[in-house]
Amino acid sequence: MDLAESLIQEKGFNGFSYAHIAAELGVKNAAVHYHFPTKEALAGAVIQRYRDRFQLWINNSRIKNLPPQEKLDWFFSIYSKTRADNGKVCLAGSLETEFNSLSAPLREQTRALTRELLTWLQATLQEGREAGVFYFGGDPASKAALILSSLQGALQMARALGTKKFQAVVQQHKEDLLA
Amino acid sequence: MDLAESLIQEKGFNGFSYAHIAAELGVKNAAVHYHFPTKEALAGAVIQRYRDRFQLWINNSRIKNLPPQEKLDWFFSIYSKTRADNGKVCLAGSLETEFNSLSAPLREQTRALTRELLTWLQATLQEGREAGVFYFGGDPASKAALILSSLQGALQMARALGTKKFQAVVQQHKEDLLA
DNA sequence: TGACAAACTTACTGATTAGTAAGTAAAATT
DNA sequence: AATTTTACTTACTAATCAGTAAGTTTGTCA
Repeated sequence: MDLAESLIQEKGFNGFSYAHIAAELGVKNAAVHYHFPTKEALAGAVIQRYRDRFQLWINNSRIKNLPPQEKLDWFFSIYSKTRADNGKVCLAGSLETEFNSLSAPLREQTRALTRELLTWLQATLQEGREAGVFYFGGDPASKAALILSSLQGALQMARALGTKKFQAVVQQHKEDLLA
Repeated sequence: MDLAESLIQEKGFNGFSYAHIAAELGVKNAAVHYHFPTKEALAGAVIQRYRDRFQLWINNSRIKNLPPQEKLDWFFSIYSKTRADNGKVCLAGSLETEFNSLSAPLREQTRALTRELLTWLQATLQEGREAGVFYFGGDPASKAALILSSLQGALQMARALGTKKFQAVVQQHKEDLLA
């Protein structure tokens, strides 16, 4: 599952095969099919684990009790680490790009993951604005969608233009929110 | 080339085959290979045409002489139309997601396209700020990267969450820039 | 020690992939 | 009228894909 998650983030759902995973693990194709009968089952398990992990993080008191700015910094740091790790992109972003070739259950999983990310970000932005540390007009839901879409896009853009471009985008978000 | 461009935007470079194109045109696979010997040549021609088209647009006096707000509206409208057209994503965004499985020449083409989009957007933002119609802090290059990455990401996100989410992001960008 | 199940391997299948070689029909050129 | 070029088709190839069926090894537990 670690390998599958990495491969989806590096090459996309259509960009890896059972053979890639089997070779890396030193086993045969059929051994992977034993644990995950179909590619859909494998991807489904990966997304579910990712969702569970995110819920665990945001419900952990170490994150929950952080002030809004530091919550946002923590969120940005997830994407920075993703970028640093072999130029990966966001799992949700990768799956959305290939959304049209995904089965219905995988689409639903992707939708749920994206909604969960947005929901947390929206609440954090609203909390920060009410506390007087974030400044932005309009709906927190829209601002959350703007920031998340930008982070997803920036990870992809960084593949073509380098990590500096990604960092510049993160800095600009802070500039926009704090000034 | 029209079909190939659509297919890249709908299913990605790895998500379509010569067979898809041949079937749609009512010819055989080999007929496509006659015009574009390799898939790389086909994609290269598509990107080049897209780049040429964008340069033609921005050098057209009808766009060139527009005030900054309307230039930006025109730019946003490109992405709105892309979204409306079968839920396509940005060509640059699609290619960046599959960047790791692209050949060196295609990577260079993708890089060039992204840089050209960024360059124009940056100049437009700077022009608007100097004219006192756009308000934002920081480097125009960073703000341009933020907006472009967000548009690319929002087209992908809209596949999972619908066109309304995309429109909300566009509205939020206007809110951020004009308020 | 024997039974059983978990975790594989071997050996496939049928579909799809990009790409090629050789031949053909029609249109344009000389 | 003869030649050449353009735009194909037919018929492949070798690789890769997800997935399956049947057999084998390994560890656990009664």
